[in-house]
Amino acid sequence: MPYPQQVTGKRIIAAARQLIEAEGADQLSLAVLAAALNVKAPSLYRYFSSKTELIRAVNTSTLSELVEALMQAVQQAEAQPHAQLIALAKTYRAYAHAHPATYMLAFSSADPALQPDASYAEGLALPLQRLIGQISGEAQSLPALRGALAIIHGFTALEISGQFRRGGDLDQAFEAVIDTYLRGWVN
Amino acid sequence: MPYPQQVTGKRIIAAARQLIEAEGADQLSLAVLAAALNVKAPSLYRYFSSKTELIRAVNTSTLSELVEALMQAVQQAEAQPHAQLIALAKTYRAYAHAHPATYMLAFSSADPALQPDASYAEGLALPLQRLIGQISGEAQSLPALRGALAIIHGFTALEISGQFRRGGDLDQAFEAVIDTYLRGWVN
DNA sequence: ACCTGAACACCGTTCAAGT
DNA sequence: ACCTGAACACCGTTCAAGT
Repeated sequence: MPYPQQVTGKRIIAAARQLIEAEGADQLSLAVLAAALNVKAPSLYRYFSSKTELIRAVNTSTLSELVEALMQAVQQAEAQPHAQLIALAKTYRAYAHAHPATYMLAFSSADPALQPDASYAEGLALPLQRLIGQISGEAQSLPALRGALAIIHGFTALEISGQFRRGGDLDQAFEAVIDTYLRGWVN
Repeated sequence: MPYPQQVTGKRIIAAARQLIEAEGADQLSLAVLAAALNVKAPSLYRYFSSKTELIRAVNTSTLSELVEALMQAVQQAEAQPHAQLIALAKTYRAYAHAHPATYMLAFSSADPALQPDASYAEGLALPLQRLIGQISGEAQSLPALRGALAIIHGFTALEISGQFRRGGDLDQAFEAVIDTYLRGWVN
């Protein structure tokens, strides 16, 4: 009797993400991951050509989940661009806090081989640029978008890696900082 | 004849930083590092109790070098807080671009065991908070400082990890974004 | 078709032994 | 005092063999 298929690419990625959040990215070994799927390490090579490829797929999955959450936030929010962008920033930060280890893994690596497939973000980039262009003016919409991403990612990344240890209300600080940045463009 | 001492903690850290910049942080093995110092891997344990400790020391060295550069930038810059902060932001970004791999390693890890010794930054935090307080008002100086760090770190980190691939002048965008953020506090 | 056992080179780490 | 050789458990990866 032949072996029934026990795993799929999706199940591997899901198990990997869970282990990474639970134990940290460095703790993830193929042997442990395979064991979590009731299989042996070499079986994973049927679905991913290397551990690097697997991590890259994990990161792509993280990116697409984040983009998904942001899409919903933009649609549900109010009509004012300013309020819409604040809602989006909060959703972004909430996602990062809910999945800190996979978030940092996906967006804080210098290694190009681990970079998520950026095509999953394409659907969001242009609408977002148009939205922020309503505040900054169209001519400045790309730098304005980059600054917004910088401040949102920077704040959450510094928080997650424990750089904001001097107390204070970080929820409030985050909103104040985003609000301040956006108001800076209104001139 | 006894062995003369061939390595020191400082030399190990310097060699490690060089190898990390040249080959990437994941490529650094103790065997390769030891070979670069004409020594064998077990010798390194006389100076660091584990690879994790060694990386942490590398990160602390990165932090203190960055703080050093920023200290000089603040002193040399003009007297206006706004101009002083722009000069500091540019120095920060320049340092990160000159040492991308060690910069990301030091400031983009979720693992507390790798975090640099924060005491090296203490001399900078309060003067910097006072400086930005001159723009935001004292009551908001901590969130204003955090936002500034977020936008500076976020912009450089996203650049380094290749997230700004749609062209445009990034030097100019960086300055515009910092300037805009600071102007946002003037109200 | 799908999975495993066995093997490989490499890794961090320990420690008794060398000089 | 300082370094090394040898050994350990573990890791990613390959591939012939199993069902």
